[in-house]
Amino acid sequence: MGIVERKEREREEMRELILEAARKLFLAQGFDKTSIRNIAEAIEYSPATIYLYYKDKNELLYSLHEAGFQKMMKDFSIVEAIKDPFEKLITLGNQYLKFAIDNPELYDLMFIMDAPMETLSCREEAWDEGARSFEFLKITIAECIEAGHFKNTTDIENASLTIWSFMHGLLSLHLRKRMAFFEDDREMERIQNAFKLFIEMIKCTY
Amino acid sequence: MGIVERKEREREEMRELILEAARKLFLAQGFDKTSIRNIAEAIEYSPATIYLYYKDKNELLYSLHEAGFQKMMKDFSIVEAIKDPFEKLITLGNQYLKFAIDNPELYDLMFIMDAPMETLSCREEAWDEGARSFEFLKITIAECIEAGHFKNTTDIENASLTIWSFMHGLLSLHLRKRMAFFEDDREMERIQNAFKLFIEMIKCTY
DNA sequence: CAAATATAATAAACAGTGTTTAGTGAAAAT
DNA sequence: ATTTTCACTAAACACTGTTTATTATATTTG
Repeated sequence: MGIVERKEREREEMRELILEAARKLFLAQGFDKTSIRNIAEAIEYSPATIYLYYKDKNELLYSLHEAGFQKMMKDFSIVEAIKDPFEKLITLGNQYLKFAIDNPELYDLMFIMDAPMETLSCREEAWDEGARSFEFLKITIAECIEAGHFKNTTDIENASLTIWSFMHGLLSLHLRKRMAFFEDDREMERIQNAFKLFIEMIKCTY
Repeated sequence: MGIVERKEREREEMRELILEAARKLFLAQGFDKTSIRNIAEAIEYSPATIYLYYKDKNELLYSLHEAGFQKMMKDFSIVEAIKDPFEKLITLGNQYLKFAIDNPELYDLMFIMDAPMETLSCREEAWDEGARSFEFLKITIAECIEAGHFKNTTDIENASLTIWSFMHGLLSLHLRKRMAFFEDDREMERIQNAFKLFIEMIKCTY
């Protein structure tokens, strides 16, 4: 009898329905301003129903987390066509910048918000999507080292963390409005210039 | 008659009483977990009273903001005794790291949280405390350039933003638990190593 | 097929949140 | 002594995430 199969399928469809509604609302109006009741209303179910499919709001956030990493990895995949390792690294950086600026709410969720990281499942099974992205950076850097860059650096993980830190810092200062005191509206230009300078710094490193 | 003066003084004392209670609670249990009702209870007043002295919770957060910058600037002041500009910059970086790690809730409020930045007063009058800190970094970098570092860099503001971005990125990845997937407990060591590598990168930049 | 059971969905409640409003009692001014 | 001003608060408003007890329906069993 295929009843259990059908029920399982229906359950998965319901999970997807909730997640899709959540994503739309979250990306449209932000995470804080989206309530369980909003999501329930959007799918025309009672708020309590959502709790039959997701443990709590954090688990819902966390599911979007994974989708975000998948999207980012897809954006990254275009660099695989590039042969020159350093050119690859630069393009990877540009793709990271573009991803964050095009999907600010998603980037915020993945790298800035602290709510989803408090979920237990986080340290365990998942964020290996996050770890995989970091691995991608590590591989690219390893290729750069092999091609003669980062001459005095042997610790690939350290180099990766350093580069990630800079990129993330630049973006989160922007996303969390800490560059606002510059008062002009050349914020994008400033981001581009800082990125260029950092690239120069990497180039020079003997 | 000194009645208006006394009333003004009493008002200032009340503002201070509220702020002090808020700071204690915020730093002890975090910002999200501290409510207006908690603060009111601590000072033995009704929640509504707080609104007679502060427009809303954000204005309260924002007042702590300023105190945070003052504390940070005080921590920075020890570098003024250092003569060598580059040594000065390194120490400034170390002080910034130390401030963030010793005062995680304060750092979060000042540089990561988005709530206080939505306050109107923010873009205007204040965050000039923040701008002043950035100015301090700029001056230090200008001295480094004068002493022969950053040979190909003329844009001081860009160099400052680049350095700030790296420092902030490293710290916010740590504070927001995005380095947790490393799984070992050498997070502090990783932060130190990334900092050292970045210093090397600056040194090398022709 | 009818009775018993399992289950999906929900209304309502719980315990909290930031904030506003209407009203009270005491201090200050007339 | 009376009026006015003003600090203060109880209570309410409109929310929030989450849990519980209940109902209606679908499935299984006798």
